[in-house]
Amino acid sequence: MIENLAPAPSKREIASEKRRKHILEAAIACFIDKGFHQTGMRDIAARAEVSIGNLYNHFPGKHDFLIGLANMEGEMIAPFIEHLEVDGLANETFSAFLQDYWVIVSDKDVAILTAEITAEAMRMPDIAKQFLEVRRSLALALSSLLEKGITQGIWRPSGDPLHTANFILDTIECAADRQAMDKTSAQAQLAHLEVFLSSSLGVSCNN
Amino acid sequence: MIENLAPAPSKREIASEKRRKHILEAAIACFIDKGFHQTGMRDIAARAEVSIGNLYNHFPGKHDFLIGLANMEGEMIAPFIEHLEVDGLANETFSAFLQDYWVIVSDKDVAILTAEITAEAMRMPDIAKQFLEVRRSLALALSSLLEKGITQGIWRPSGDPLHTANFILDTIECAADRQAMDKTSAQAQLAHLEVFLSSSLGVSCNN
Amino acid sequence: MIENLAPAPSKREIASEKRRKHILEAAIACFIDKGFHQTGMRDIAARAEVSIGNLYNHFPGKHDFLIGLANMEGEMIAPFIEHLEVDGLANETFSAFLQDYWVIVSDKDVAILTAEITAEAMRMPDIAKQFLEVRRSLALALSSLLEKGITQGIWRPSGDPLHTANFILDTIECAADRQAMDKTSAQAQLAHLEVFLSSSLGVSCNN
Amino acid sequence: MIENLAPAPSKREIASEKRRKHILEAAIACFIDKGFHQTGMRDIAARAEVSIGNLYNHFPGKHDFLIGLANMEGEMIAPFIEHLEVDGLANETFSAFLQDYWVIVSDKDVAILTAEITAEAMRMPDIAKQFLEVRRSLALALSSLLEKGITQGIWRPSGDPLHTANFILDTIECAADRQAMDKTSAQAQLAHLEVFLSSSLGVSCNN
DNA sequence: TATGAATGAGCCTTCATTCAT
DNA sequence: CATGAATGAAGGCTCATTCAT
Repeated sequence: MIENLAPAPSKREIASEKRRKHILEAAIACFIDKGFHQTGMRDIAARAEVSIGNLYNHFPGKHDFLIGLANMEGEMIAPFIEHLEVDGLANETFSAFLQDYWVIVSDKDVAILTAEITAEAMRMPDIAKQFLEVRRSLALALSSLLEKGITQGIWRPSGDPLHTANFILDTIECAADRQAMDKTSAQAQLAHLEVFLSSSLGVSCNN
Repeated sequence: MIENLAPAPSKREIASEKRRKHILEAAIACFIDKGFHQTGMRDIAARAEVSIGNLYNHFPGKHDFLIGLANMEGEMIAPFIEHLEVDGLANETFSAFLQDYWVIVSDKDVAILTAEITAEAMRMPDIAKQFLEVRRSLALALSSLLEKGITQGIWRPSGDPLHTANFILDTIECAADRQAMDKTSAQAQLAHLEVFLSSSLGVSCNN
Repeated sequence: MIENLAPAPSKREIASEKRRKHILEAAIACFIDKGFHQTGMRDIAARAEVSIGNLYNHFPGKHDFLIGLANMEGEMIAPFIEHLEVDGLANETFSAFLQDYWVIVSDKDVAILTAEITAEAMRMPDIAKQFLEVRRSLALALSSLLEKGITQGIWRPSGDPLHTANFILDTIECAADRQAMDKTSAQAQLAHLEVFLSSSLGVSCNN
Repeated sequence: MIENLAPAPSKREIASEKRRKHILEAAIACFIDKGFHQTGMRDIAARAEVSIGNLYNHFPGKHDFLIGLANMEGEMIAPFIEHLEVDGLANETFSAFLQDYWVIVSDKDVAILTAEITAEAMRMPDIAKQFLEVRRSLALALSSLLEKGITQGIWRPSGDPLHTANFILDTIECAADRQAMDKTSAQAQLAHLEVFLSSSLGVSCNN
């Protein structure tokens, strides 16, 4: 199998890519601390320990940090998609997913970033697109799991699985947001959530 | 019942209150158009056809427009609470509520404002408090309805009703947000949502 | 005769107009010192002893200082037009004009500003228009004088008077520019210029 | 006549010289398009398809592009000096010169560059020197022609020929500048100019 | 030579807010 | 109550130049 028809990245390119990531992480840290609009390029530069001008060698403008952030959220989501596709009993897979996913999205930083991105996405189609794309692939994977669960006789069929998957994710994410604003115990909330979702998936009649 | 222990508002006070509302509406219109941070006091003043200085006679600062907005969202929600408390079959009341509420929250302007407030609330406790309070009273009303439905034998009990109520609202609101970013038909989405939520509420076993 | 249908300017408007002029003069002083592009809004604000932000209450942007400057050059030129229109022998009027005009345009500051404006006008049609308009009215006045001189039998007719007028002004102004770059005596230069222009106007054949 | 005491340039030096010229031309193209101050080193590098850093291997700084430009204007003028020195009737030589020179200086790009240089020269003595030197040699050549014309009995003597020569060039160049800002026909303007200058040179009395 | 990442002062402009009128 | 000129810090971004590779 032939790969890498493109020339291998030079040392310099690798270093540059590292720097880019380093700067992006600094930017995200700022966004968590102060919010996107309250963060200045100066803040990012200071946090990344890089000159302001150099920021622009790696990101064309402030907007692009948002895109970078959306991409990064995508990367954060990717492993969950894989988890949903492993073999096994659907309800067990789902339960594991729910716990892991909840840990991530109910994290205050993540919730803050998500809120930030959501608000921006309302006004910037490119961000929205990126955001929805990631979301869509996660929903697709969950949808497959739901179908498997129905096939396995674990859940009873009810409505279109893709929509159901989306609603489930909605519930989780929005609950996580409330969590971040409030101070309730995240652990307790998770238990309630599990009950709610189990119920919404129903149980096979032959149970 | 005793009301109005305070002296009746004078004509001047009424006029001032009107002006305040007028300005707040202008501010909100700006927030919808451009977002909170992108809106300047100048924009608001221009839209309200009022001088910049005069803005400060009615609102101590920019932040207070956000509080005003959160209040207004509260007022928008209030009638729904009443709706949930009317007599009748719980599932019918719920269905009516769902439709009406969906119309409101899936409106793009409302979604934009909600996203804006949510993002700000993450960083501003007073906004979060206001926001969560409104949310809490709506959830309480819905929770009562759920209990009534269970009493009426319409739904089967499942988990804590208050949490369930919150999750239901989460699902609706988060779905509405996706709606606002995407372009799918809101009507179709509502149908799917209804199926999902019905399912999550279950049906009484003796049906 | 009815005038002033428009309301008289209020005290505040008068003060504002004064301030505007004050700021414009500061800007022009900066342009003379450092050139338009080398002058920052900070320089202007400092020189006018005004805050940077306040600059923008009187001029929408940096560009507008250039327009203001072009206007001011127009005002500077206006009296010369009147001088050209006084009664008397054309050659005497012309001689007086030449001396007075030379004093102005061979002034180093004026030459610098003119060069600055000319360069900008090449790229900004609105500046060019303003500049050419002023120039045109001066040329028209001079043209009238030339015709009068011919009528008076002082000069012999030669070519279109308006073009001749323009060429005469060209010669004066361009010579003044060279003057400003070089260090030759302005006075001597003026004498030579007078000879040249007299010659180009010719003398009536019946002399 | 001995030339080239310096060692012949090596191949590498020739290539470097070519590169230098290539870059300078790119810079000038930028100056025409956007103006000196609006042109960044990045623009020049991009236009020359050369790296920014490499620019500095050929020109010590941005200022030096201006010097290079002034030199190039000098090279552009050189052939005109030769033209003025050919044998023949002075008025015919002059007429030919006027036409050719007008074609050059009334070209919009040239006018733009000249305005740009003039404005800068006001503030930078080295540019002014270079500029005036070129101008001076052209004026000298024209002056010689004027003297020849007088000797030939074509023109009547009037004032110092060198000053006259300078004034003639002033008229041509300044008229060309107006031309570049305005949109009048350059051809028509040339005809008027010829009349004006002929007149200013006068005709010998014995004609 | 040739490259382009790195620098940080500087650019023009906008900001929320104040206050004399 | 109403006005809008005044403030000056901060906004995102560009600049000419350097230098390790």
